[in-house]
Amino acid sequence: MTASEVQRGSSRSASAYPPRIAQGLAQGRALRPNGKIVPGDARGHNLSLVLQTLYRSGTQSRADIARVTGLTRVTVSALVTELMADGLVVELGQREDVRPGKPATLIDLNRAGFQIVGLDLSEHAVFRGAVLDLDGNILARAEVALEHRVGEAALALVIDLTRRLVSASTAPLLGIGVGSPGVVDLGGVVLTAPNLGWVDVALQQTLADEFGVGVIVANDANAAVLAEHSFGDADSDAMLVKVGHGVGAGLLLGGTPLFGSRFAAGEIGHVVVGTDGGATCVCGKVGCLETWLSIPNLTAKLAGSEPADRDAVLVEAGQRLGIALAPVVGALNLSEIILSGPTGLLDGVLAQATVETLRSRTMAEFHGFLTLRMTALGQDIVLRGAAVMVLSDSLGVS
Amino acid sequence: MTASEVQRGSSRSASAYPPRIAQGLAQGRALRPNGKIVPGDARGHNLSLVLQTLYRSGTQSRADIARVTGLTRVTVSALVTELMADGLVVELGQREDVRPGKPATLIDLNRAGFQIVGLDLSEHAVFRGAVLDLDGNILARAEVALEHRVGEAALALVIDLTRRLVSASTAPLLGIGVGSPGVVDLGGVVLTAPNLGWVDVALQQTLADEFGVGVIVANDANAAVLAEHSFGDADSDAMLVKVGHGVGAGLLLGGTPLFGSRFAAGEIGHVVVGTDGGATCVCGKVGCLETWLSIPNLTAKLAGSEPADRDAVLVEAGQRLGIALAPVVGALNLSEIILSGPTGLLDGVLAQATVETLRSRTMAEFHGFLTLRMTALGQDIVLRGAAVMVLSDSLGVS
DNA sequence: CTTTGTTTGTTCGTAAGCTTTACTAACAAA
DNA sequence: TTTGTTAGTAAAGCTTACGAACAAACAAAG
Repeated sequence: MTASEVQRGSSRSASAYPPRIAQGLAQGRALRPNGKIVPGDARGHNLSLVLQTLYRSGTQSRADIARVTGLTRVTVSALVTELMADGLVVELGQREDVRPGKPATLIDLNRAGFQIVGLDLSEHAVFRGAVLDLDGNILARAEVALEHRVGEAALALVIDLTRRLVSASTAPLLGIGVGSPGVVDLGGVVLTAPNLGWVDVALQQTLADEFGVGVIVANDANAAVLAEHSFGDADSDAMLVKVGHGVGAGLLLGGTPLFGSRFAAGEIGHVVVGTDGGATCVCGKVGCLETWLSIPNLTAKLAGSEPADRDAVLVEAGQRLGIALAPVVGALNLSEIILSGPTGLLDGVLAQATVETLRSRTMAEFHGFLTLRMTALGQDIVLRGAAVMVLSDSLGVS
Repeated sequence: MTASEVQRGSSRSASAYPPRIAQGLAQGRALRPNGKIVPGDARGHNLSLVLQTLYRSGTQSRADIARVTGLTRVTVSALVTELMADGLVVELGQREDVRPGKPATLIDLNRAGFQIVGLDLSEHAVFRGAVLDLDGNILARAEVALEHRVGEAALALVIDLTRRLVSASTAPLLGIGVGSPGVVDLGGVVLTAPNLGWVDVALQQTLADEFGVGVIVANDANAAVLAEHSFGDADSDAMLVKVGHGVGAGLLLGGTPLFGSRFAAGEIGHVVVGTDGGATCVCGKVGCLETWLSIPNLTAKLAGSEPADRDAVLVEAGQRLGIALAPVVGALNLSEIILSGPTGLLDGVLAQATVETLRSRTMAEFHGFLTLRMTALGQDIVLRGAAVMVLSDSLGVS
């Protein structure tokens, strides 16, 4: 078990950093239970602010950060000193410009110093995972076939996959992020995931215990919309509709994900669409969105229809999606909807039908602002979203 | 113009307090633009925290507040001293209990020391307003008939009404809150309000200039849902559907109102419902929610039908509301929907039809958690919501 | 009646954080 | 060489919250 030892060692050395950091910085974002603020909270927030500035704008000088953040150069210097001591920030030598004055010392996130493990459990037949750098680039991949395993067996598969990825990492881990199907609470407990046969599985805690690193588990569509926000073009208010074996959505409102009163926000697959019947769904209702739009149902319909009718099937599916989304778009005043799933099916007439339906069923004033497009992140959207969750949690970067 | 002078004097003396306070406390809630936190921000937050504790739990001692907030008695004493110097908190003598130890000195918000002016511009034929105390009790009322005035004339009416209410106040004003129909941005500019013929009316700024007090203007349904949260039983995730001349909604997610990317969140009146046609709406589309549910349309249908068919009309309206809300309930995982409007029409078979439709069109797991009820705040819901906005803005109380 | 213990609220000294002010280093331009 | 600008650091000061200690007030036990 040499691999196991290496991995153990790796995770231990990684855990030397994150606990302290994660604690120190998380305070800046989430208020403590009673809501009071102590000086240390302010410092945590400002540390996170410096990291965010570096993360978003890249290499720059302390003075640059001071100008952007409004903090003084003195304070920024102190914060940077602390972050360098923690290994999160590194100096990169002097700026090359020809300008008057003392040359700036460039600093940046220690982008090579940490890596992230991301997992995507949302696909039907495989668990996929990757090692990513802090910029969300994928450095290594791994996957494991599910072969209809459920419950404990599926959980063991997740742990195995994670172990392989942790071993494959070549720098201390900042954390592990997981996008899981189903309903996931804020503590990373998978409350229900029918396809995996999971009920109340404390996935986050299990992985944290196993690997000794910070772990974040969230719904796959929520992870995806975060990825689209960080790496795609999504602004702070967006809805990502993920079409696959089922249909789910992730909502971003004001830059923060929406979870819902029972952590089931975005579960629109089993909302009945329209008032003219439809097919009977596995859930027992008639005319659920999934009966029109899920990939199995859609491919079945396409297989059973003449090639000439292919477009009609896709248009109908797109219209149904538009009908279901119209009240949501109106109620939330959404301006951006993103589709994730098989491009061959979704992009084109289906998406076109969706946006036309949406525009014909909502208020004229908002049509101009409503955009609908495919994600540009492709298959890796959940993996990269999982990385965003880790970055957000342990660095306060968003 | 003696009344005018009195009102002027009143608003001036009121403005001696709020500016400083509002500034000091608002910082605790809204981050400054660049996002940094300085020690003063933390203090503002903690001052607000003490006020919130007093507001929610009423009269208590400094030591009680220390226990609840987690701050030390020392710190609480300092904060209370500052709040007393500002006139926001008063001592009420010693606690009467028979207990060992030094008797506690009771303190409370200076509930009699400030008043609030609230305005409701959302009714069809009248502008209504009131003077309220800090607990949301209505101390005085005033209203003015609209008589189809629009544009500048309607704005003048608002100013007149406000002037009368300011004169009627018997304590310094904490601020003025306004619930306006239409789309209102975060700066209190009414972007569009068709019924009033308003486009880009800077109502908040206008009133602030006129009366020299803090003013908050927001959409009427947003104000209503805040009232329901503070004075009714609504929890932190709720949707309030306001049925009147039009149909609008206010959304509360995680305790904060949702505004939407173009400040038009909740505008569901002109979302098309169902896939089986319907009446043509004034907006040009066919089957908008308002064609079924707005009070004018509903009463017209009731008048044109046999008394025996009355229930059928109401059931149909309720079902249409349910059809429109189902995707929203699913996407946001809402657990609470509140109806506001004429009880005689909405309560009963209509509401029953809505909730049944909702349950039959969304996922089974969430049925048990979904409640739908009428507001208990009646006609004054917007006025009281306007008061909540002022409290929230100037004291940080929510 | 005295003593003991509890609770409240204040005073004093300390630690932490950010700012202002002042300084040195480094370099361009005149 | 002089002047002016920019970067980064150092020292001092102000604000904020905390812990320790203490006085006041009172109940309950002895």
